[in-house]
Amino acid sequence: MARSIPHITEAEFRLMKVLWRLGAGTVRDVKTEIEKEAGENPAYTTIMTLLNQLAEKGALKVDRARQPYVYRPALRRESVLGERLTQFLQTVFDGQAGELVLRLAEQADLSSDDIKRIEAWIEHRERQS
Amino acid sequence: MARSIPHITEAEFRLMKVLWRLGAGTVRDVKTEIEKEAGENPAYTTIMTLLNQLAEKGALKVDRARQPYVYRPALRRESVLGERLTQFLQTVFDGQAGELVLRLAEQADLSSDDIKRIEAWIEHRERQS
DNA sequence: GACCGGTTACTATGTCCATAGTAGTCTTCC
DNA sequence: GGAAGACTACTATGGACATAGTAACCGGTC
Repeated sequence: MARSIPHITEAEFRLMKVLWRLGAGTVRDVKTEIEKEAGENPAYTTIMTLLNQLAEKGALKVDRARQPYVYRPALRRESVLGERLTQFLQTVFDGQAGELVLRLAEQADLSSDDIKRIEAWIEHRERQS
Repeated sequence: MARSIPHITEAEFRLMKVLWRLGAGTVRDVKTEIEKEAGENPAYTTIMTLLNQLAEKGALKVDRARQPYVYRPALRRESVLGERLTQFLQTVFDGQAGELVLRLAEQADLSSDDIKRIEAWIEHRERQS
């Protein structure tokens, strides 16, 4: 049974991304990381509040055996990204995935490398069917 | 000079989509349309508030010569969708368009028809370079 | 020319969210 | 074992957003 994915806000999502990258971390670890990558300087308690909210929703697990607590993702990155993508596709492109991809293409957000990978995938897919 | 695109909220965006479809419409037109497609029943004044907010931001033009006022998009659909896509790509996929597409593919959100179109686009592109 | 239905302008409300402060607790070091 | 510093729990605040209410206005109809 695919557990339904809780709603994760923008600020929370940024912390999830950090933890997916780190694997696990304390409040301070996450804070340091956010400062490094975004140049922002959120309060320690802000990070804590967000992490605890995520834990309550079941998006993180907290190891309270260790002091300071260690936070660890409880949801797979792919699941959450997939969920968000589906959501976005639906609301913005009315579910028309093709339109989305072609627009990406036009906007030149796709590198040659990306295109090669997509080609490979298409070939692979055709060979299977 | 590409005018920068104002921030459009979720509820506002839904109305923009209706007006792109209709071309133009009154508050009542939009309300009727929303009811039809979403099964919701927002208050007349809610729609009006949102449309006026959009007009203030420059996302809609209002024809006040006619009573009731007629609202019309002042931003191209492609521009707004593109903007949102760029935003999404950045925040969720860290700008990795390839990853986004492959995930779409895996989620089977791409139909065979979509894939054919993408193939065609790739070929076209390669021939050009 | 007064009324009625629809329309508009202005304002209000509740919720969610991002941010963070305060105070209390735990650890560790001397 | 007491003090200092780090950490956590609880609570607060301000802003944005979605929704909608109220009252004023306007144009047509009897």
